[in-house]
Amino acid sequence: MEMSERKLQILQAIILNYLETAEPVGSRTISRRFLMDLSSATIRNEMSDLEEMGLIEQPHTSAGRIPSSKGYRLYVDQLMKRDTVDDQQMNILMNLLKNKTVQLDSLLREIGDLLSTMTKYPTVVTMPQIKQSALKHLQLMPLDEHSAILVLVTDGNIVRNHVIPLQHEMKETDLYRISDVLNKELSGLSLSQMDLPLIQKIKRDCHVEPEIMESLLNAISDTLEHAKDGDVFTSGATNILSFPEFSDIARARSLMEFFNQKDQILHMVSTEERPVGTGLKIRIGTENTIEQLHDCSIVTANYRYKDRTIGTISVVGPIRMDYQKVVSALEGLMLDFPDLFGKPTGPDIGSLPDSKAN
Amino acid sequence: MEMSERKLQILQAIILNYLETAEPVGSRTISRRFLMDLSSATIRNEMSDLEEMGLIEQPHTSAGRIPSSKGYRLYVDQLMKRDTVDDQQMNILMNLLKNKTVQLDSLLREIGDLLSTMTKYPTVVTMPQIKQSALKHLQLMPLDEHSAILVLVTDGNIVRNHVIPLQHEMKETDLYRISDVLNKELSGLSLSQMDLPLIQKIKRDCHVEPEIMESLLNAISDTLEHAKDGDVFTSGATNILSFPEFSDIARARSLMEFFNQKDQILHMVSTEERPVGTGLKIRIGTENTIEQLHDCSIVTANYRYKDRTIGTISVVGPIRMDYQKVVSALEGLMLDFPDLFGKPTGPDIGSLPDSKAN
DNA sequence: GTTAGCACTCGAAAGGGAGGAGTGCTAACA
DNA sequence: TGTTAGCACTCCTCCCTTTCGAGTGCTAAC
Repeated sequence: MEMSERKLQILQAIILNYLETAEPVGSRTISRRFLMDLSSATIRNEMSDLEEMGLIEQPHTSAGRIPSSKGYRLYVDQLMKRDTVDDQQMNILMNLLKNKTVQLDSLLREIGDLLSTMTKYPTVVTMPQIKQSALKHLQLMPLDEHSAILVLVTDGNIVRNHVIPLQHEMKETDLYRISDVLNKELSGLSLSQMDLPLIQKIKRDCHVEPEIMESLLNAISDTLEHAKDGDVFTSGATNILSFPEFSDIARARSLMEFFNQKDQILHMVSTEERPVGTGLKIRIGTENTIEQLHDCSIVTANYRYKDRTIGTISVVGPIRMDYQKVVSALEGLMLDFPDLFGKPTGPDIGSLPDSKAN
Repeated sequence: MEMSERKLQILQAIILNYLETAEPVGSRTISRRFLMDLSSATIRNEMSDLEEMGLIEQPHTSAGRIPSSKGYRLYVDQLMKRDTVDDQQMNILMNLLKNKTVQLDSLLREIGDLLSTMTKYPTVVTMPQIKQSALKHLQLMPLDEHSAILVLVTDGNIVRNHVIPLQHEMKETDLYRISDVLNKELSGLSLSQMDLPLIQKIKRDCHVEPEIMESLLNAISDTLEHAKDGDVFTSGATNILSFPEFSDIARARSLMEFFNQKDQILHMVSTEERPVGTGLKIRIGTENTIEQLHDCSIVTANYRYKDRTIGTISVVGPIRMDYQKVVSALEGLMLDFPDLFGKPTGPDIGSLPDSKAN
């Protein structure tokens, strides 16, 4: 079967109309709304071809057509154009954001909120894994007789704190002195590199009563061990309740519950690396490995810190989602935060020459 | 109309059955399941009386009865018994919790999660308002040339941190010295007490170059000023999707969106003080001032720190919610965390003598 | 290659009983 | 006087049928 420019136009029209209405699209609708110089009969013939090619499908005999996963795949790979400029609202919010925060984790939260507000789809951000980021600074602070607070500052200015129990009462100055020693020994290392041998070494080098140091270091290494690795932040999850594909409560619930399963989300986004090129990974419907997401599409961007990929930002929507809007929003973000995403290299698969959809 | 023991039993039976089935309860059901020594006709007569008293109502002529708000009010005030012991699962979780954390905010989060797991209803916790809690300790930490991290530890071991910009480069020792001064001046005060005159005073007393101190203190007071006051933590919100009263998507969505409106939640729980006695505030259906909650009931406990009420923990459910389970769970928590809730004084309204519902 | 016309399909919506759960009322009974 | 059996009545729910219409595929003409 030959692919023609006209077929692509029709496919695009179907995708566009189905995005708006969530109803199967008939030949007459296309003839009237998109390609007025062709009769519905002609379009019917073309649609028949498109169906044979597997790009669209018919829910039942006497219904219109809806795009298939393969059809969407073709669309996002070849047909979809980028919105040239992010809209005003986004720019305003973005500027606010840039001036506001320098802590990576809160920045990511705000970006997630922003994306969700912009696109009206839920967003999911996997937070940097604290265990794998390098320690910038460490500080013990007195709390009361039985405990101190350990504050850890890592790459990206992420701050974590933990209350650690003290076996022996310690003076403030002692805590500060130990902090200094630990800083010298540990800064620059990732939390996962702080293993037992290293701790032993510090124990020897540090001129404090051994048993005090012992218990303190144990507490610290405990803390490091249990540092929650891989949090997930979700924003705008309730948006899915406005899509007719989730008017079935069971389906809506299953997806909502997915958003709460942090380990599953982490596993999902980590299984596949992002492709070269646009820097975005798009998973359409059944391309998702997780069954709960077979009715969804996900657009994912990886973010990095110091050239190492450390997490992902995803937009989740129904399969008919507005890929163009989502991709544009994400690419806009990527341009605005080059430190986080690197400059995207742009689409590596050329759009078709003259495909104008309206 | 006289209230009788038997009428109360019937009311209780209706409430119990409606809790299970979410369907109107007929006279025959009660006769078979709850009061087998009475015929359905007798129960019909009593039900007719109960309806006249406004305690139950009929959705339509040929349907059974459902409890009215007034009926539930009578139930929670007079009929409801407490489950004597929290179940095993809860005890296990609770013990885990007690040994785990000493930071008030994470403790509250865990309690919220626990309550939601136990009851299968969503829980909403309003977090302590950091602005109003007393400062325990304060510490400036170096970050890079242009910024430092201000770590604040308040009552309840709540730790907050903020990156603050530095106009002039500062040595680590300087930061520590300033921390010391600030600590001496500020600890014990609530963040809202740290006003401009106080800051001016510190500026004079502190022997650092004035313009450095100036910018630093400005940054700090800025930080204090903008300290987000009143966060809200929600757990188990998706549970509402399992209740038939929210099978209507629009209704479910409206409630889900309510959970995201932090200011509205804060406003709601702060408008009414808790009553003396059990220490729990129960709002049934239209007793809620917020329209989105007219289909819901909320059970709220206040928690305190150093005898000052600083926040609330609420369980939200459909009007037919299992008040007994929820109240027992909350009261169990209150017994287990006397520091947080004070010992509850127990029900101040006596239960009826012999009302056994099964 | 395009289009008008037409028969055909099939889901969605509307109409119409049948069934049944539940009520209120009455009259009889202990 | 309280309790209960019996009965007529109501009205919701379920299911079946019919109707309607949107959309298709095919054919023949342009």
